[in-house]
Amino acid sequence: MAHSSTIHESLTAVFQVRRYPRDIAAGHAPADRAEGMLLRCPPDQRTELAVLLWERALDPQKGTWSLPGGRLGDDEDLDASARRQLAEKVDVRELSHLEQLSVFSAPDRVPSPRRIASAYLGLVPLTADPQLPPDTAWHPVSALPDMSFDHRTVVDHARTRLAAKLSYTNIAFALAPDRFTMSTLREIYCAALGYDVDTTNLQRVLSRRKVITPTGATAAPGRAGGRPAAVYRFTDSGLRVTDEFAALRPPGPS
Amino acid sequence: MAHSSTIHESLTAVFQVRRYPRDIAAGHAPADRAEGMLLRCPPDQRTELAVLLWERALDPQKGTWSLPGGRLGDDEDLDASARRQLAEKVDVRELSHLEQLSVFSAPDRVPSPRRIASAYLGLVPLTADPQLPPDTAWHPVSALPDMSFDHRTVVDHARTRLAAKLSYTNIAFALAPDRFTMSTLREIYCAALGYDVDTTNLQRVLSRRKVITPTGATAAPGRAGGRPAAVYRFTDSGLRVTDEFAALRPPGPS
DNA sequence: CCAAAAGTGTTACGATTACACCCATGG
DNA sequence: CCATGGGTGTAATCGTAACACTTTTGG
Repeated sequence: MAHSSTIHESLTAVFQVRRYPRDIAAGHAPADRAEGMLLRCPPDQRTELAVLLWERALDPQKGTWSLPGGRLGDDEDLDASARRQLAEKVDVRELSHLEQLSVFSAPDRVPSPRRIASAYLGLVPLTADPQLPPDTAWHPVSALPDMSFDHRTVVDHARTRLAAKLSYTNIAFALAPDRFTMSTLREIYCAALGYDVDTTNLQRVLSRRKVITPTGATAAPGRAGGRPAAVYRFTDSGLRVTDEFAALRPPGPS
Repeated sequence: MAHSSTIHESLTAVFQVRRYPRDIAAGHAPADRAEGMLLRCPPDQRTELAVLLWERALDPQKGTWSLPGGRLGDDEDLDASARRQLAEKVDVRELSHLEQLSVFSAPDRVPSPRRIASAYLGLVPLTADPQLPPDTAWHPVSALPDMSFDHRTVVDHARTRLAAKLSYTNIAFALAPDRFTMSTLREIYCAALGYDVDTTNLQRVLSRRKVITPTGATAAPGRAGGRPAAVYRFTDSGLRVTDEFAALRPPGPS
């Protein structure tokens, strides 16, 4: 079998939870339904999950939006390559999590020469506000632009993976600031999951699993008043599985 | 940056649950502890998860055992390639499930030229008994031989993934025969998970989730007597997620 | 003193485990 | 008629969702 030259590239869906001003006086009505799901967070802003994209200035597919990524170098592995490519778009220090998703290898996924893409999920904390190159921007996942090649599929995979891991790991540490109140954490979960979660129960679940730890400090209330909120932090700074078994647990210590 | 030639290969850990005769009269005592976990299935055989390996006849690493796999062709994607490579070892029709795990891309994972490996998990049902080439054999995961390069890591990943998916998907369909009794299914789960599961509860969990369906038929009891067992089948023949959320479920229909 | 935000307590429910008990068959 | 495997019933447990209620603050 003949083998022509093949390029290997990384392709990363970088997510951040971002607060957008609610466009009250905009042209369209306050139609904020977006699939009937609305987050009742602060009244004048909505919090949404966003992806980092750059716009192609040249053909092929000029004008469509692409995920950051690029060609694998000779003396790096894919993780390092993804980090290196990302450094051109966001400060690498801001990247709090990076994990492999899957490989896209259809021979005709892009015009030749053939490119095999390893897809990644990357996360950036709420508080980070990296400088972006002029061709690059955050796009809310609820309103994605025309995307290049199979990049839309990568984003969908990444969202699914993130939502799943929010449920059984401490992965939210990579989306949250160092210190936070439960309301902030709730906003993050709502945005990343795409549905409402109850603050009370969130606190209880994460506390019992020792995913979060109270710092003892409290945050001053906003100008509307209200009781000061307790400040928490994530117990671990690395990914940890917290609820391994959905069912069929190993037998107890009988 | 210069780019020298890089090969892309697939690498598949194919698992099958297999029954081994219990070596009573063997040289060593009936020491069947294997980490304290023993399956109390049929008294004269033990049921174990096994991987398909072939022995390298040439250097590098002559004599070590490798996972089946090989170089990606120009006009196939990785899934097709893995299937094609496997056809040399087992009949492809026997392969009931194939899924991507992750990519191994360390520049020095094998001697040059560089090879990037996409790891796969493959499954073969209990009943299949494929003809194997002379250099190829099933190895119980509890007693793996010296393995080539990073192939041991692939096997470990694959086992972990399999165990996790047994808990929240219907993936056992790929390990079980078309029709089976609950005892057989229990054997399969025990072997694949590495710990005991209760037949009663297994039946209930899988029934409520509609993973298995009773066929109405019953199986004749063995020579020791006993009540005839009901025969079941898997409801779906493709992979299906049956218990998506470990916690943080979406709000109910309130 | 009232509204707003945060935290606590309580109940209900669903899923799962563990285990005792009843059924059918071969010797 | 009894040992052996198979199936059913049930109580105890655990984790979570839902929601009402109390606490603390600013205006």
